[in-house]
Amino acid sequence: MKKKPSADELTDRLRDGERRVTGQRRAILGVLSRHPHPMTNKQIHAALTDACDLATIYRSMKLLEEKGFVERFDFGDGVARFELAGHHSNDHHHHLICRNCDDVVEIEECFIAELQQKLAQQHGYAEVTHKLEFFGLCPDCQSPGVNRRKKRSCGC
Amino acid sequence: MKKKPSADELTDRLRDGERRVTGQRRAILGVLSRHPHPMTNKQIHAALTDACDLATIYRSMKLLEEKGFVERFDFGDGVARFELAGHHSNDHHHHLICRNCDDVVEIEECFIAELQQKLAQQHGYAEVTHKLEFFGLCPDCQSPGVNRRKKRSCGC
DNA sequence: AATACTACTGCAAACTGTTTGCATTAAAGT
DNA sequence: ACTTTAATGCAAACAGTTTGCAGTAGTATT
Repeated sequence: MKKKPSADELTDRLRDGERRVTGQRRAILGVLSRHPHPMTNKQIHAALTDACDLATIYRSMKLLEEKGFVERFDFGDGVARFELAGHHSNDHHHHLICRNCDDVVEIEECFIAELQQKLAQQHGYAEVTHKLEFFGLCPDCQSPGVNRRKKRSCGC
Repeated sequence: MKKKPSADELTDRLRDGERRVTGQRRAILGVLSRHPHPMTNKQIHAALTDACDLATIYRSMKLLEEKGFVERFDFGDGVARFELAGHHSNDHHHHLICRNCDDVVEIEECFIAELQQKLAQQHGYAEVTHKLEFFGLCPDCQSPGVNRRKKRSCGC
């Protein structure tokens, strides 16, 4: 019943609620910490050095999201993406995504907090959040002849 | 090669480009015109009186979106939703969705046009658009004891 | 250090929304 | 009425995600 002084925050937060600190979970967080942009589960899977089942990654991301270690983003292509929480001044933030090469610009600030509150009040809604992402053509993809290509080999 | 005076806009816009006005497409638009909120393909399928294959609906929605007859929305649950264009003062608009009962409030105005332009300029992006949806608890779902339920039988 | 408990993992199978190949049907122009 | 070919229905394929289950490995206890 006694609780050891915990090694780190991961241990702390997971052990509350009888969850365990596993090698796979550490590895996933490690991968995310080395990538500046949201990654899909498949990308995380590919980036892991010691193999880890995709199903385990799906299950872990759900847990890590619940516990606040990662943020989930939706780029509108039907694939979930995750970013390590704490990378930015604000965990809640947005992206500007090139619809040709998938380049990602992190938009640190969220400008619509007041607006959101106004809407919530107007319609009697509570606990209101929002999802907002921008899509366009990055500088390199605006020339007529450019083909589709990925800028980062990791594709994150 | 001669072109008859066309019966309606549907005919006009589809025939340009050698597309056809079919019973199925008329029926789909008919269903959408009777629903105030975005519908999934499955909901459209269920609402159609004369059966129409789901694959046909998927193919039609793609065409109708390209031709500007419908707007596609993404509520973040991995299911595409469509609304008839012209229902609102502005085809581009947003929603406030109850995360418990799926109630939908149409948000007519889009407030972030200027912001979007600023971002585009800042990062050198062109042809920038955005997706924005709000999620919360509607008035009826804020009481602690409320169970999950749908408000509209059609679920649109 | 050994033991017991049970959350977690890997694997395969299931599931959902969506897309596609192909033979048949039906719009549209003649 | 006849021809052309886009559109349909059906089934199969597909991608992302979830789930059941037997074996594995964290964690607390002895």
